[in-house]
Amino acid sequence: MKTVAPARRKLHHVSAPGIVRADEHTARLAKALGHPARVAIVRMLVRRGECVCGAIVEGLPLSQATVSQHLKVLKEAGLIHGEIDGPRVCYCINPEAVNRLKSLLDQL
Amino acid sequence: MKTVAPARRKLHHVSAPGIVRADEHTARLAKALGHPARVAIVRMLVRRGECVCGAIVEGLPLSQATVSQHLKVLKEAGLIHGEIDGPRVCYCINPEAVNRLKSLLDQL
DNA sequence: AGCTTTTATCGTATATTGACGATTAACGAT
DNA sequence: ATCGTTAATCGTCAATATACGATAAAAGCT
Repeated sequence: MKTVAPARRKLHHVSAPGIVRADEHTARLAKALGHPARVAIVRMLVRRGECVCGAIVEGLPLSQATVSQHLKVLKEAGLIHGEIDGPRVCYCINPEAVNRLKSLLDQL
Repeated sequence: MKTVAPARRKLHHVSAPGIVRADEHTARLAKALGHPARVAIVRMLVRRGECVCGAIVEGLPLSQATVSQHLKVLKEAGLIHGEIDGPRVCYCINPEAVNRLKSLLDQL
């Protein structure tokens, strides 16, 4: 007669957490900041509070298309968000995401 | 008679700092953490203080070659360093680099 | 010297990123 | 309705990143 296997629980003992959810989260945010242009954009938004896309393009030695791509990356990572304002788009920081990254790094 | 042009100084007025050195530094560190496996490695090293390469490989669902590459990336970014210990290599965190990233993010 | 263990590197294949010009889409103004 | 402005997207190219098996390199052991 086989012993009844206990319901599978959390396996606390198997030591190897390997790559956990938080790691992926941290990596996603870090990766978004993994390009100088994107760091510069974030810095600009922190300094000026908010910023129209065109102003960001002017501040960088990159084409409008390239800057737009970088903005998309930052937006998809949740680090910034932009809202349409007439014919232009106004971007600003998402402070929660920035703080989340900071606290993830603190726990590390 | 032409006026003598003043020696070219720092051009403080041209507003556009664009991408500065610190941005590149921040990006380099952030990029190194821009992969879940590398975050997991860093976390492991922080928790256990130091770690032989083989133990890191065991803890991750990746081949030895791949892990070795990730270690190289972290090493080149200065986030970790490894010293040879007999036939194996012992890795540990470089706390200065981690703190540098944290403070760069704080200034942002 | 030969063998084992451990880690780095090579070679390679695929995927993603970064950059740009050109085009499209959205909106205000004329 | 057309025009000009602003920003996103498309298409494309070169470069980098990711992953792996295979091989090399280094060190200890017999």
